[in-house]
Amino acid sequence: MSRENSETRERILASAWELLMEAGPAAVRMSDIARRTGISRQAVYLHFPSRAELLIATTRYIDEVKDVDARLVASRATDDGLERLDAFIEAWGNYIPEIHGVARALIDLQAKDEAAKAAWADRMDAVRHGCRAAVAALARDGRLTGDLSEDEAADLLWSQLSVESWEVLRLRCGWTQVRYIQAMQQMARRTLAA
Amino acid sequence: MSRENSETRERILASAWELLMEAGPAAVRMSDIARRTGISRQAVYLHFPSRAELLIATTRYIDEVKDVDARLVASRATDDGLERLDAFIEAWGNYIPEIHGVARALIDLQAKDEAAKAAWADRMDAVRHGCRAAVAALARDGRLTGDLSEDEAADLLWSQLSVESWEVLRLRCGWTQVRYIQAMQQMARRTLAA
DNA sequence: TTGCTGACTTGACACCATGTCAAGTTGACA
DNA sequence: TGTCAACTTGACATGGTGTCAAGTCAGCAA
Repeated sequence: MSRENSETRERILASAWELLMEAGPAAVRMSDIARRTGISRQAVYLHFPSRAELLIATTRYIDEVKDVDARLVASRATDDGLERLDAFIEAWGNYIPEIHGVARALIDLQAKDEAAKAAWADRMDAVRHGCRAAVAALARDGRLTGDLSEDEAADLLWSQLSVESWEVLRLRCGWTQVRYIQAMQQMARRTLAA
Repeated sequence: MSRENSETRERILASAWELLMEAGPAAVRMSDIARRTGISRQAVYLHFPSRAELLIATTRYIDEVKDVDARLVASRATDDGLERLDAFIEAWGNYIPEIHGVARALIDLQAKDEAAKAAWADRMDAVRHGCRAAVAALARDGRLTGDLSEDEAADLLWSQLSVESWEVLRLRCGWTQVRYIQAMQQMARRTLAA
C-alpha cells in the first residue's frame, strides 16, 4: 500500500508537487491531484490514506529528488565555526524555496490536522538540530556570545530561519534570494558570535 | 447592523475573545460563540456577516479594550533612537500575548479566506510602519548600520517581530516573555545599529 | 386597543471538501 | 479459464459555514 514504491504512487507525488508549485496550497485538492495524475480521486486513496499523509510523503519525495542530505554534508565540511554557520544558513535558506509549496500546504493544514502538525514539527526539529550543531561548532571555537546559552542561541537562530520569516522577506517585502541569505548570515553572525 | 455598537454585538465579541483565549482557534466555531453568548447561531449572523468579519472585529475590540495606542505613544516619547527601538520592541512584544488567540485564528483562516488574509496583512502593516518609524529614528541618530537601507532594516526587524517567531520561542522553545523581549531587543540592536 | 417594528429563535437546507463503502471493469499472469 | 491487483464509478456520511423562511415576542406609537 503506502509502503510500496509503485509507479502510480510516484506519479501522484509528482503531480502533487507540480500543483503545489503552481497554485496556492488551498487550490490543491485531492480531486485536483487525481485529475493531474490521470486517475480517479478514489485511486489516490488507494495509495495514501489521507491528504495529510500525501503531503507528508510529498516532502519526503522532494527531499529525495533534491538530495537534501548532500547539501547538508557540505555545511559540515568546515571546521571553522563561523564558516560552518554561514554554510548551514546557505544550505537551508536555499532549500526553503524548493519546498515552499508543500511547506505552506502543510503549515495551513496544521490548524485542522493533528497528523500534519506532528509531521511538520518533526521536519522542523531536524532544522533545529542543524541549528544546534552550528551553534555548538561556534561554541567550540569559543566564539559564541556570552549573553546566550547554546540552547538559547540555537532557538533564536531557528526562529529566524523559519519558513514564515522567509515568506515575509522574500514574498511580502520582495527581497531577492541572495539578499535574504546574505542578511540571515549577517544577522546570525552579529547576534550569535562574540 | 455591523456598524452599530449594540449590547449584543459587544457580548458576542467578548465571548469570541474569551473562547479564543481558552481553546485553540479551530475549536472556536460560530456555534460555540453563540452558545457562550447565550443566543442562537443565527443571531450571530445578524451582527456579523461571516466568521472572518467577526474575528477581525474581535481584534479591533481587543485593541480598544487594551488600548494599544497608549502603549505605542510611550515608545515615541524618547528622542534617542536606540531607546526608542527598545521601547517599540517592548510595546509590541508585550502586546503579542494579549492578541495571540485571535491572531492565531486569523492566521489559520488566511489559508481559506481572502478577507481574513487582507485583514491580517493590514494589521501587520501597522506593525511594519512602527518598525519603519523606529528604524528612521535610528537613522536620524546616525546609528543605523551601513549594510542595510532603511527599508531593509525595517523589513528585517518586522520579520523578527512576527507573531510566528514569538510562538516558536515562547511556546515551542519555552522561553519566558521577559527573555523573549530581552533577546529581541539585543538582536535588533546588534543587527541594525552600527 | 391595534398594529408595526426590530431583535431574536427554530429548523431546514445548499455547499464544499474529505474520507468511506460497495460493486463493477480490465489486464496480466498462472 | 480463473484469479488477483489496480483501478473506476457512483453513492453516501461528516462537519462546518452561510442562507432562507417563518414564527415569537417586547416595546412603542397612533
